[in-house]
Parts: sequence; C-alpha cells; structure tokens
Amino acid sequence: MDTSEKLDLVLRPPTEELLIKDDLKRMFDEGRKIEHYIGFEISGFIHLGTGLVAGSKIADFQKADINCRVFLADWHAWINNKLGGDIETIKRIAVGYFKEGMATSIEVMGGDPKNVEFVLGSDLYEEKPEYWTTVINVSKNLTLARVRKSITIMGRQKQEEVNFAQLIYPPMQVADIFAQEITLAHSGIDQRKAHVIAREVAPKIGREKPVAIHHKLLLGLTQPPIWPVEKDKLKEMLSQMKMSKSVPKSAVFIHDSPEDIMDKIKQAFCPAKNVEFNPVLDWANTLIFRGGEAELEISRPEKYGGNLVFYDYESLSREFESGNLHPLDLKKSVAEKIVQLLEPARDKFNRPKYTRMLEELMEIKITR
RNA sequence: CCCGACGUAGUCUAGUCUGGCCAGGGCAGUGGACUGUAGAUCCACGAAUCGCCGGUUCAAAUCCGGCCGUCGGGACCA
Repeated sequence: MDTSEKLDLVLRPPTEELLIKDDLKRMFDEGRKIEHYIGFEISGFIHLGTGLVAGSKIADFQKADINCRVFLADWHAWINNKLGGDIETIKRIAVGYFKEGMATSIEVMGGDPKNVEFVLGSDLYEEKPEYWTTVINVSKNLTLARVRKSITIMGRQKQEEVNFAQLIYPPMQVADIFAQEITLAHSGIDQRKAHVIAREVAPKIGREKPVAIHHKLLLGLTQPPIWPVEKDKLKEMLSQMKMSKSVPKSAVFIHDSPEDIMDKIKQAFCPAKNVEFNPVLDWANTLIFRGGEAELEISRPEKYGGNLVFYDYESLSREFESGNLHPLDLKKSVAEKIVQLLEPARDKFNRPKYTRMLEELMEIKITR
C-alpha cells in the first residue's frame, strides 16, 4: 500500500482534522512504523460516539499499517471524579469492562482488536517513573492561563468548578503521549487542545512532535438546546449537541438491546427535510456509509412508496431533503442497521461475567 | 484564624426583614392530545427531611444559638 492510500484511510470520515498532513506523509514515506494512541477516561457505559466512532478510525489505521493502542486513562477518570471518584473501582472497570467494550467496538467496525495494545494508565506510571519528570517538564512550559483554557476539553463549560487536580490533567495527558513515544495522537475533536499543547511543547523539551488526528463527534439524539442552530456560535453549539452519557436519551450504548436501540432512535430529534444537524442522518453517515459505499435498505408500506435501497450517503440525504423519505422510515432502517452492527457487542455483554459488571456500573451511576 | 455573602425538587430560583393559606414559579422530567418520527404547541402529572442540630412559639424556610459546607475578602508569612 502506498502513502497516498494510507493517507486516504487516515483521512476517511469521520476524521475531522489532521495536524499536520505533511508530517504524517513524511513518516509514511520514511517507512517508519507509526505509533498511534487514543486515550479514554473510564466513566460509565461506552456509547456509540466513543466505541464505534473511535473504533472505525482504529480499523482504518490498522489497514494503513499503523500500530494502534488504546490508553485506559484511569487516573484521568479519577481526577474527574468518574465512577464515584474511586480509583480502585475505576481500575477494575477499565480492565473488566472498558477494554472489552472497546475491543468489540473495534471489531464491529472492521478492525482487529487482537492487534491493539491496551495500556492502563496506572501501569504506565508504575513502569516509567520518569513519567512524572515529563509531567513537570511539560508543565514548566505552560502558563496557568493556558492550562485553564485547555480544561474545557474535559467536557465542562463552567471553568469555575475546577479543583487543583484537574489542572494537572492536561500536562498528564500530554505526558502520556511522550511517555509512550506516540507519533500519532488520536482523539475526538473535543480533545484537540491537549494535542496542540503536545505539539507546541514537544520541541521545547526535546521530543518529536506527534501528529494529531481528531474525529468528529457523533450528534446526540435529542434536540439541540437552541434550534435552529446559530451558525455563528457553532463551536460551542457543537459541544452541546454531542452525544453524552449524562443525557441518557441522547446516547445509544454498545450493549443496548435491540428494543432499546429502536426505542431511542424512534424518539430522536429528526426534522423532516432537514439534513443539517439531523442526528439520525448523521449516524447513517458516520456509522453506516462513512464516506463510502454501504447498503441501507428502507422498508416501507406501499402507500408511502414501497421499499428503497441506498448505497451512499449523498443519495440518502438528497432523498430525505426532498421530503420523499419520511423521518420515521429513516429511523427504523437506521435503527435496524445499528442493531445488526452491534450484535457482537450484545453477545459478549450478555455473558454472565459481563452482565454482573454492567449491573455494578449501573449501581455506581445510581448511587453516585 | 477573622470579616462578609450564600445554602429551598435534577437545575435555576420566589418567599426570610414584618413568623401563620396544602413552600410559588421557570427549565428539565413523565403521561396524554395533535401531526405517519422526533420537535413545536396544548392539556395533565410527579417531584423539596426549606444545609444539619437544638431553642423560642399555639405556630419556624422565616426569629435565636451552635455546627457543617460553598464563594469572596482579610490576617498569618518566624
């Protein structure tokens, strides 16, 4: 496979930006093995925005002959008080649930989880005491203001409610990249600030600049807080529109039952003829077509025009925009497709070993 | 440690000075109506140990005392 084919894979949707394409091109040309990483805070259930979107990119990277690694950020989750803020619980869930969930997600999107390395944060820090030197080195090259600004990446808008540990988070996130000698840092677009810091700080502390790649965030199923969306405030709007665990109806989880999936998608915000900021179309585009070819069958009664098949997103969205495709028919077929897609995940999490863990996770969510 | 402001449903908040109708409202939520989806709209509904403990009183979210917590300021800096 030549460099341009590899770049195509890397840039394939849902990639939103690549910093910087030429840097990556050079690495490919030099024939270097590229070391990829994506970090996840260990919080509640894995939703499609985490599992499938990241999973789809990992699958692409593997096809481009990149070494992939998933970083289970237990300390970061601890700092952000996830799972009741208990580090032992977080570690257990990280290895027992999160790793397994991500592995299945990668598989579902066409990747090979056996060739993905899973690294638990605590293990890395134990094995490499010099990690903390890197944290300090990174910190010495950052101002307090810079760190504060980058904190918004952690999905909070109110910057008042940050404690001191949360200020250590960004330098740690950057140090994670250096400690693992990552050349391709990957995350959702919401985490770009940390990666930009990594790229800026790298030369100052004698490290190689990592290439950074960010995928777009899957839209949540609920109506955006402001509708119609104000385009001039798009940036902040987007972060409010993304799928979120804290808005249960906005998210489908990888282990959801077919009934749950159908139910949630049926209840989704989906204005007829509107192709912008339409979560159901967004899911079809991001999870099913992915900028290429796939098959989406729409079955509908004769009185509404009979069955349809789409092979690419453009024709689907054109048909929807014209009004010939009714939202409910779209919803049903997208839901069915996702149900199909997630079958391996359900199989896995229906095993007793995992159902117990799911129950425990549920408990933690409730009691917290 | 000192001074000040604050603490009412998931969230924001009215009421506190001048004790007394079942602690009121917005948003969120739930159910229904209407659209072949959702939303919008309309109707209905659920939800609060009024930070905690004690006191005064026939009666306390409201007054008094103590404690806890959040925020701001000050002091301490040998």
